[in-house]
Amino acid sequence: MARNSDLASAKPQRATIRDVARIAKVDPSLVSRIVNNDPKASATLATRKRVLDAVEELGYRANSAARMLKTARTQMIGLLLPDFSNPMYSAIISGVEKRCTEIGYGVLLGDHAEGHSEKTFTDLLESGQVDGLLIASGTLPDSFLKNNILNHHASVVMINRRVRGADASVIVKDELGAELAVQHLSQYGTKTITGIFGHRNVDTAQRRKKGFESAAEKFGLKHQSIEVASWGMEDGRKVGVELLSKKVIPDAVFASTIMMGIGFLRAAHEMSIKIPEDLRVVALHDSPIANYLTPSLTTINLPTIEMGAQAVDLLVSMMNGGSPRNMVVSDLPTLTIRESSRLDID
Amino acid sequence: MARNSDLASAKPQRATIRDVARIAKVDPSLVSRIVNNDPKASATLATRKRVLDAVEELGYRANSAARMLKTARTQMIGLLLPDFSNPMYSAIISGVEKRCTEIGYGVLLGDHAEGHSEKTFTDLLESGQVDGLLIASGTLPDSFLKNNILNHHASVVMINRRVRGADASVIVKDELGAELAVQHLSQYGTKTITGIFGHRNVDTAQRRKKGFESAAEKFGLKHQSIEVASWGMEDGRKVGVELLSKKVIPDAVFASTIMMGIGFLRAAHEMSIKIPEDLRVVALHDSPIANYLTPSLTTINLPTIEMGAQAVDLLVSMMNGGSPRNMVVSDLPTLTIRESSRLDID
DNA sequence: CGAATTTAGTCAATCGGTTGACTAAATATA
DNA sequence: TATATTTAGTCAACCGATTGACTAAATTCG
Repeated sequence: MARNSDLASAKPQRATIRDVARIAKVDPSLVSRIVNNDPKASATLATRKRVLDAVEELGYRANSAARMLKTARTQMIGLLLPDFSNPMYSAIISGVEKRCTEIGYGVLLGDHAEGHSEKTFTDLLESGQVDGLLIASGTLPDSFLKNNILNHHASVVMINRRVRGADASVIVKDELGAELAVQHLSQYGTKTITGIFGHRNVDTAQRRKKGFESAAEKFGLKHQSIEVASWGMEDGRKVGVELLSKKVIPDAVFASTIMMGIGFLRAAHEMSIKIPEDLRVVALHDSPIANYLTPSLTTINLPTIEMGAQAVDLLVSMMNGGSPRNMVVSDLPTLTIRESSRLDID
Repeated sequence: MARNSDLASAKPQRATIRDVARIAKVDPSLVSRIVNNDPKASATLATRKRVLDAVEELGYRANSAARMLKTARTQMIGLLLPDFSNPMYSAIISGVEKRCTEIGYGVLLGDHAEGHSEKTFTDLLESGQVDGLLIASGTLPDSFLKNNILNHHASVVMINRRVRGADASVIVKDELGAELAVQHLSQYGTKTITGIFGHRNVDTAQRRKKGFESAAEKFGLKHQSIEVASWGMEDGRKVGVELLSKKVIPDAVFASTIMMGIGFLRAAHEMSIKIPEDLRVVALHDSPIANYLTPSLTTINLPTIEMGAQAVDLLVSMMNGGSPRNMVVSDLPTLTIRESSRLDID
């Protein structure tokens, strides 16, 4: 018996709660209560079974638009990223998506490349497509974020970034990560060290720089910090070429992102500087690719996935009336030593 | 004048179409028609202005749940990926997201790592959260996809994969890409060539293999094809180590994914094989990182972003009643020559 | 000038669940 | 046994926007 129209183009024609109610011979409201495990639902076992059987038979799934409309919650959160082609955000996406799936939320993707930024920012929230917003951006200026976040008093959490004026964020122990790197690099008689950092008006870069500098002092290293406009591979390469053209080069380099680290390794190769023999390198952020570079790259592993997950938790708690917080993921950075920093002095 | 309740926890309390109608002194239906540019809307310029002014004043944005419910379309599509941490999918996400933004669709993310696969597959569509689904998977077996796609007669498009039984897909000219690679590698007196491919029951791998083999024949190269279970960096490295331990090694290697190419370069380094002097390498798929490897990696650039965009177009056309098609992105693969394949014979 | 048509806008049903208030029957309590 | 309480389930009013059908006024046409 053809349940759907024979027309190929016919809509699937989903079963509604009323269909279920009719089959089970109960009121739609009872169906609603039963499928949602509403404690107010009082039904005999027999009735409950009739309802659940009908649900099964018709393959009933609650229409989410109707539910959203009535409950005024979408069970979705928006995730805004500057650039999907940057693998650094993959771990964040991963952590966010995983946790959302666990707690029954959907993830709506948005990018905020230049241009349609403002529209994207406001649209998702204002049209009620999402209950809250996660923003991960290493590039947007504080002022822009501040205006766009504070404008609407909605639930917004920043990831890996802390902006004065915005009061919900999740970051990791960047400073400690940088210190760990310097501590490791201080071995083997290292005397001078150079750190490469992202733009000074992004707080994440600042924290890394601070950790780098204080650790360098602590270990008695002569240090130098270089700031670049962005934090990509080409930045790392350019800085590297420049640095390595000088008469004297440092004993060690700390790259504050793995992308810059990769670029720096390339620069070293171009300038015929041997790593780790002539100079040792550690980068912040781990990634599988670090194992496959030549030389393989020592990294500091930050709890990025966990950061994504905790951002979701914070956002959800805020959507339920919890107050915003500026959080730091408690997991500690760890060091994975690879060829770029290991001198095997046999 | 406080527009919202003073309670900090109060909901933003969005303006509804009725609020706008009241302010503009018209019927809500007219507001709807005007904001949606309904051709049926007949209104004097003055009325229209009153309405638009009211919209502006109240910051009115149509509630998307209500619209979805009434129109039975969500203006969202689901994008299912196996693994966000794999940078190879970034370009697809990017292309999909960009096109969706252009045409006013949202992108809902789903992953289908093992475990909750089935749930994810069906849930998005069945609960009416999305109007259609894009699936990019280089790993799920045909049978699984077939069952889950064909089960519901909904709009589903496969990306970079063609599955017998499923009739909507977008792929690129993989075969031609492989041929291009072989053609390039056939220079410099190359006599023997080895290709490394993903699992045989994924059609994408098969097409690449076919292109590789036919081109190798065409250029009179002695060739060998190796198949691995997956297509990641470690696969490339393992195959590389094994291959390069042999007494005789090929003059050239074609890696059918850039990840395998990166892994292979690493293997060559570990085995002290000089690239490009001893052996030349080309990988399929371009990525910025290819420039920064040591040696930099020659790649075939496939129109991945365009593939994502065209998948969206196909899906949308299907949702509007168009028929499913198996498409091939017409853009041709291009070759970017880098150090791994260039012998400068000065 | 009167009839026909167009213009400007309104009415009301509807999409599919949810939820507070309510009723009737069954059970417990005094 | 009469009353209070619990159990089982129903009723109906929403949530906010869309859209076909309709009306009244204004304009065009013969």
